[in-house]
Amino acid sequence: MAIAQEISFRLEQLILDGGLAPEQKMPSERQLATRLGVSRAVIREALHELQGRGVIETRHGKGSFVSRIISAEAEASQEGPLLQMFAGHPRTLYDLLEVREQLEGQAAYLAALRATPQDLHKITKAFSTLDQTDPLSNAKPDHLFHQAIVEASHNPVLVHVLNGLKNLMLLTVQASVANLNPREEMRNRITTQHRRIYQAIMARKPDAAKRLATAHVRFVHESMRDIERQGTKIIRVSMDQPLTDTTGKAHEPSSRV
Amino acid sequence: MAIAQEISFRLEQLILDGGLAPEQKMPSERQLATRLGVSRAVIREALHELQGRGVIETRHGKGSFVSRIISAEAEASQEGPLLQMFAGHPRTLYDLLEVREQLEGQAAYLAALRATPQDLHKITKAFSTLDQTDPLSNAKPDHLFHQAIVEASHNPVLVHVLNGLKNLMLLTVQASVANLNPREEMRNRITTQHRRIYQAIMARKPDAAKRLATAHVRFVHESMRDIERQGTKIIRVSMDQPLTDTTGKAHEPSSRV
DNA sequence: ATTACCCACTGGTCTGACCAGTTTTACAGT
DNA sequence: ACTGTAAAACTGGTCAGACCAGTGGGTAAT
Repeated sequence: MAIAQEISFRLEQLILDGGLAPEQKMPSERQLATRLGVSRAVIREALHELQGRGVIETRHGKGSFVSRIISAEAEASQEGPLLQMFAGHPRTLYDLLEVREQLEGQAAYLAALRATPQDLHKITKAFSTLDQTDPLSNAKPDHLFHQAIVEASHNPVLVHVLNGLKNLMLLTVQASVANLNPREEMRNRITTQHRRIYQAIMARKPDAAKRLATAHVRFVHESMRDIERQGTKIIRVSMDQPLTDTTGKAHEPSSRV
Repeated sequence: MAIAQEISFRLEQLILDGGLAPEQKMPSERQLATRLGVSRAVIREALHELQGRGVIETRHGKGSFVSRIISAEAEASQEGPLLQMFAGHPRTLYDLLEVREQLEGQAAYLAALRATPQDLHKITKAFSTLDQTDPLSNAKPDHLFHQAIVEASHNPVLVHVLNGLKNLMLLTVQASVANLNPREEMRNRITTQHRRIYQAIMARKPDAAKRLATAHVRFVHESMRDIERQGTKIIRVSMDQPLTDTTGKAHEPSSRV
């Protein structure tokens, strides 16, 4: 609940992590609304919250900008021109996956090593709600599954970094699951991969878990690249595409009169 | 202009003037909208602004309430919530290294794969200024060497993440070099590791580069843990030192190894 | 080349609807 | 009368689509 809160929180994280540099222009309200799949009103409320907190400044007709002061402390020695092309650039998605490949592997490794019984229970729970034949819109369960594993690594830094990447991913593309799931064969292979990762962690086999998790992300990575190469455009949420609801039942957009 | 701003301002004045006592319930959004002659959306934006500033709290189905602790230190407790958790926590250092282990490996892998002649030149240059028998304070060359490799990976996301970790590391510990370098044997082994990584990248051997880089970080990791276990305390940067502090030369940052 | 205008952006506001919690009210059964 | 519970009548949360108001780039007329 409290979508606006969550969004303001995420955006702040993104800024603090350096995903959005100071003085940089944020995406427009309409873009954010579309990308994040919420109404513009919610975006505006979230932005006002950040505004009240002094994180951003808004100029009529121009846009919203990250305040100079806020990130001054977050990134003492910020060498700017490295990370400006992030938003929306296709390559960023693959760069992201390249990094995730490593981190998810490490997370699985550590999880198999350190998970407490509670962690294992959480992972099991997330895993069980993963297979529900629900064709589209199991993006959320998928994410929860990975999230549970990452948290079981008991490495706060790892959690934090991967969370930051997730946020960046949200701004970049509404991707993987929406693209891969529709293809039956893909879905089966991914399901199998998930199961093997799950089993490796439950069996406390760190090296196997790491290998499988790494391979999983790499598989997704390569699959998306193949799809794109074949001409089938990756589904990107854009303004002209009213979002055919890939995220499922968070809120049914339906029967509006 | 900026009706929402004006309203949030007026409401805050009202609260500060005692018109609304702490813990007291504010008028409902619909009431405010009617009384002030604006739409409810504007009211909501104004309230979110106050919310972000910590002036009010809102509870679904109940209403908005004046916060107990108004303004005053509302901004004092507003600093980086995530950094605070990390800094000073001893374990964080090891968590950090655990993550770096993966990312440096990946960076070396990609560098061996993608480095342009210019990249190689930069790496070579950084590598050559690395060995100058200068016992202490070669933290900077060390950092430049790693930095050159990371940038040669041509993955902006990777660069960004590792840069963020470096900043975090600065807050955590002034570590590795200061701790490890004094020990002659350590220094030799580290130098050897550096040379091998360098050679692997120059020879375009991605897998070797990755393995060596990972092993390198792990070696540092384990060495520090051993040192700490022996009772020799790791040199840590005190927390009371504000990070915006620009005392200049005292900064011997770049705790890379 | 300069100017003026138009159009495509951006944020700002409005309306009216529906969803989701919370509290009150009112009516049924005892 | 008393009590329970169900139905209103609140509250904030979200949505959709519209229109107004600044901003800036491009283009046609000068």
